[in-house]
Amino acid sequence: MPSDPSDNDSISAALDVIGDRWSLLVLRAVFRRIYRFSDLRDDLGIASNLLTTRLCRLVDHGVLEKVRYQERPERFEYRLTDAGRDLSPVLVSLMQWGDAHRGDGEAPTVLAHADCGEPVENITRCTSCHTPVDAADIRKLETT
Amino acid sequence: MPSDPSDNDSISAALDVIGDRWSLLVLRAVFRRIYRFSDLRDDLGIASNLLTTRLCRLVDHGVLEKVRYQERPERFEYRLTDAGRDLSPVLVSLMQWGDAHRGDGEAPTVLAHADCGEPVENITRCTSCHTPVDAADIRKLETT
DNA sequence: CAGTATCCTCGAGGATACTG
DNA sequence: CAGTATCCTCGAGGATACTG
Repeated sequence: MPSDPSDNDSISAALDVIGDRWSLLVLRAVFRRIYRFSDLRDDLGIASNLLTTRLCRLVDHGVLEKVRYQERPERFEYRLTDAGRDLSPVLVSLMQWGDAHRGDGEAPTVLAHADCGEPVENITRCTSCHTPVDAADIRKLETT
Repeated sequence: MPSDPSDNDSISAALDVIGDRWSLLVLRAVFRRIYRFSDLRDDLGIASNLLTTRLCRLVDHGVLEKVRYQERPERFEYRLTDAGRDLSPVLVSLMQWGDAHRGDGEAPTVLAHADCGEPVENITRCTSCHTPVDAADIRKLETT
């Protein structure tokens, strides 16, 4: 039904993993270095059964992994995998948009580059000329 | 309850607008220049009542606007506002992630820079040194 | 064409109690 | 601490019929 199933699928596939509010918020908390079940639950105010299902799904989808930090009793933390870390632009772009358009006087959260302390920004750029490209100048590249 | 309400709000605010699957898919279709109700419905395979609610919400949130393209009977198209266009990085980063991690043999959708035809990429970079920054090197900037 | 009006179902979300 | 087990409710999603 969609005009081009294949490119719809790229977005849909991403949404299967982080398409619901809680998954995204859990992920965001992990980026903020909150790794343990109870810490996540307390931080997010999420019901424990829901947290369990989100963590399982995120692990199943390969964006989080369980890492044991204690034996007897066994205890695990949830850490980002490489695939999970690759979701950073999604989080950053969402946050940037929220700050820009929904701020309503709230102080925006500014993220800084650890090396030099300057703010970071999320942009779409040309791989060749490195110029930032805005939406109107993006075309679909025909691959076939 | 969250450790830092203000930065959680930036993400939550963005999710209020595009936090559900259909809103995001509708928006994506509009980026692909599908502007009319019936075209959107057919393209997405969405029930008309749902499409109505999504379009209303997107208009309410200021990311789409109704533009009349015909009188008698009045007919409207849904166009991106500036705020809507600013969501482009969110879409691009989601697509990029889906392509990279969920492809499973599907040909990825490559987006090209209209000016030079080269592929585009979404990155997070330092506003000062312009170096791409990855998740591990992002810190929160204290504003107070 | 661009919706509105109904109706139905299923499952997500939330609260709460319990467990190794 | 890190979950599992239940139970309940409400509303999102989908199908379908209708309308200016």
